[in-house]
Amino acid sequence: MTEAPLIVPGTAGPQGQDDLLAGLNPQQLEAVTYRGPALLIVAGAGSGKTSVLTRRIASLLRSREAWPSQILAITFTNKAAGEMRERVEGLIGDAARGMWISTFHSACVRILRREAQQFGFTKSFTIYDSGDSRALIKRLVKEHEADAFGLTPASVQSRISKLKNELSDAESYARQANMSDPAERIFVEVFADYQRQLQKANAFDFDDLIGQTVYLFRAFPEVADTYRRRFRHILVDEYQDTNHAQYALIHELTRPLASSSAPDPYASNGMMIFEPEPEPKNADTAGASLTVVGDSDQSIYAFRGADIRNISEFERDFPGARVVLLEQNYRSTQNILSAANAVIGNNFDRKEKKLWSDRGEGDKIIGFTGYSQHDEAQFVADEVEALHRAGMPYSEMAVFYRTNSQSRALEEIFIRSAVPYKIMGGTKFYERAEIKDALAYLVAVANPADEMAVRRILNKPRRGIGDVTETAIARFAEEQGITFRDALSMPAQLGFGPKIQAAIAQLDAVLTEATAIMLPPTGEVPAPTTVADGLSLLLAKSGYLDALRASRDPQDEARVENLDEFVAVARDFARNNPEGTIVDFLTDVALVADADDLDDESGTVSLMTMHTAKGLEYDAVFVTGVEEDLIPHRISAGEPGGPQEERRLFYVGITRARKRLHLSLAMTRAQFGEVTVAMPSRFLQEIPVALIDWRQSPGDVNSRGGMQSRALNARRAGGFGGSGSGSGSGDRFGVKPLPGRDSLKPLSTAMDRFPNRVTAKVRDNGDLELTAGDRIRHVDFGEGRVDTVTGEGAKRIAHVRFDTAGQKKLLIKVAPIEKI
DNA sequence: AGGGACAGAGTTTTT
DNA sequence: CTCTGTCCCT
Repeated sequence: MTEAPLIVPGTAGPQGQDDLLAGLNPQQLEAVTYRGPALLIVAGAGSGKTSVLTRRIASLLRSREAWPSQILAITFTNKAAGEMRERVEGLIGDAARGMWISTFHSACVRILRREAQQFGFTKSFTIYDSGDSRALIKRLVKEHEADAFGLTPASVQSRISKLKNELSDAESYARQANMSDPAERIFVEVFADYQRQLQKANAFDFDDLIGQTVYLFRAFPEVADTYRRRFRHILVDEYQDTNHAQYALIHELTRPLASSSAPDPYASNGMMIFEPEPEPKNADTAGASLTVVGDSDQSIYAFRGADIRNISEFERDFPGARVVLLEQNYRSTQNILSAANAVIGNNFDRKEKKLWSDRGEGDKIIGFTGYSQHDEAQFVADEVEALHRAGMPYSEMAVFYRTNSQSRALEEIFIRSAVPYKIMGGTKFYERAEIKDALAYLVAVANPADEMAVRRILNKPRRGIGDVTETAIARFAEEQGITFRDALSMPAQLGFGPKIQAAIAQLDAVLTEATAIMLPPTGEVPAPTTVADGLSLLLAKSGYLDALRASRDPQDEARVENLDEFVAVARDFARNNPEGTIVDFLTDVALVADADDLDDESGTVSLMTMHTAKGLEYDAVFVTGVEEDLIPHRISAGEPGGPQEERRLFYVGITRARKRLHLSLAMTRAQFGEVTVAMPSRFLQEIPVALIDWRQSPGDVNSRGGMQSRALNARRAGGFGGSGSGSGSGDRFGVKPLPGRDSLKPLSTAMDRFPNRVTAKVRDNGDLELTAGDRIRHVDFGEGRVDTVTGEGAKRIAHVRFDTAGQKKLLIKVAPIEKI
């Protein structure tokens, strides 16, 4: 952490900012220092945009053009927000405190919590993630019997989301829809009902967070003015990924004040003394200054409503806007950039932009074609090991794929090869049933109006309360005009048997007790550990944990561990937010994606989708599954602009690499138990041949006698890190070349003999003892000699030098090996 | 009410 | 293949 130089008022100005401007190229310099109402920074991949953005903020603060509280910086992910805050603090220290640096969603939640009571919500509203809305929509689809008209929960959810991103609601949609179509009519009904249910539950879904904030600003201009007065400098990162609602939000915030007569709470704090504007009065009511940063070549979220026109028509939207182009790339070698440029050049409707680098040509891109996804994964694992032996830390390597399901094969091989890895944003911790249950308990306390949450925990753990009872409670609540939650507090009046009455009374008691802890009635300050304590209490006294512990299902053991972890998360939260309430905690959980808190633990390879990869960079990058129907994904083919978006996604993937880029694919891929033949992606052909060094090209694999040429290839390849870099000896499957077959047939014949799955059952070698010098036999790699054994217990790792397959690391417990 | 067996469906990206 | 939903039996 660098100390910020002290700023003496009056000495502000360019001369006080030398360190902020040092080392910038002319375009970056202008991006940092330009002052005006609107600035668009077109920042190519790796062009130092985060640096520019943070220095621009630091510069505004250092020169006293703005107070921290007047700055609103919006990023796409919480991780990016955290990084930006850290870097600004690194530049100017504590002076950065009080800025809003957050995602669209967090910023809107902050605003909505403060203003919710203006329009029929309370400040403890729940945030529904997509799983929650799906559950609600599913129920409504059933209730309205919408499935009879071909509406599925998934389709309804995505349509509603799209409409909300366009700031449309059920009513406005109905006006322009073809209401003579019964399917349309019922959709509108479901949409309207969905919105009613949200309101009744005192809840917002993800899209509402943005949309309702816009609505709030439009319906209550004086509320909007408060924020317009406050935020004088608004900066938006990844502008190409904004959707219409987000665009409208920015527009609302940068509008001139609606009523200039209102008192200005910030006018008295003395900042005007340093305000360089010649006419302070004007500056006071004029719109905030807006800076947006983006790159239309990296727009990859059109599928969820991102509108590329927001950036391409920025100059029209904000007349007089200055545009700065950053084209020098400081990240990658020229070979990688040339490939990226060549690929993205095939998108026709883009503004020409050519990234260049002065880092030299660098290594060639390495290509590899495996027979199966596991073969491909083995190549990645081997290459990772080779790079690691050559001195590259695991944390500097990343493996990308198009779809989450592709991570399986990689994981299996990585485990077997003892490669330390971490999956970023994979199966979500917060989507696990037990965590959702625990969350529902918390929501039931924090926001009793949220009927979904209360219903969810009603019979978890099993209390003998079934469908019939649940419906009866709901009907009772409706008749009495009370909430579902309140109905639980009068079990005697519900008219159930004594057993069920007791169960309900018990649940009610637990919730009441937890409420007393977590939401103390008086204004007293709750203890910092209140959330964690309340959560533990809920899980213990509800019997949830006991039920899991009593279960014989081995999975339930893991669930208990997950819940322990969740309690730890709550304690962690308390440590970081001593004054944090249960509502703060729930907000955090709802808005913090797993990808965000899974910080790079040094010493592990990162696995993630190409979408998750945006904004990150690594020394070595492996883009896997470079096949037709995967990237570009087959679903994209039908969508307008789909293939182009896929190309941008691929472009994002390859531009993450600093020094080494690997592109790999598999000739066959097993999905849903079916083995399909894959074709190389069209994007591969868009890269000049000279840039790729194929360890094994699609031709090698596809042509007659593929096995043999592969074996030759592997031996010939040598390459970085020595002979182990190939993927094992070609004859490991015991398949002889098949002369005389045409180029398509041999593959399918050979295919059934390739393991498309690693042995499904978990192998357990138990206490197999190995020491240096032992000879072993491996199912795939043949015979070899143990060099050393490291690690302990279940994590013992044998470092083996195979006679033909080179060096490997093997997790002794699970590797398919035997001592000989 | 709850558990087990079976059938069917869905498989893109995520704040 | 794997997850969900449904049906049927206890």
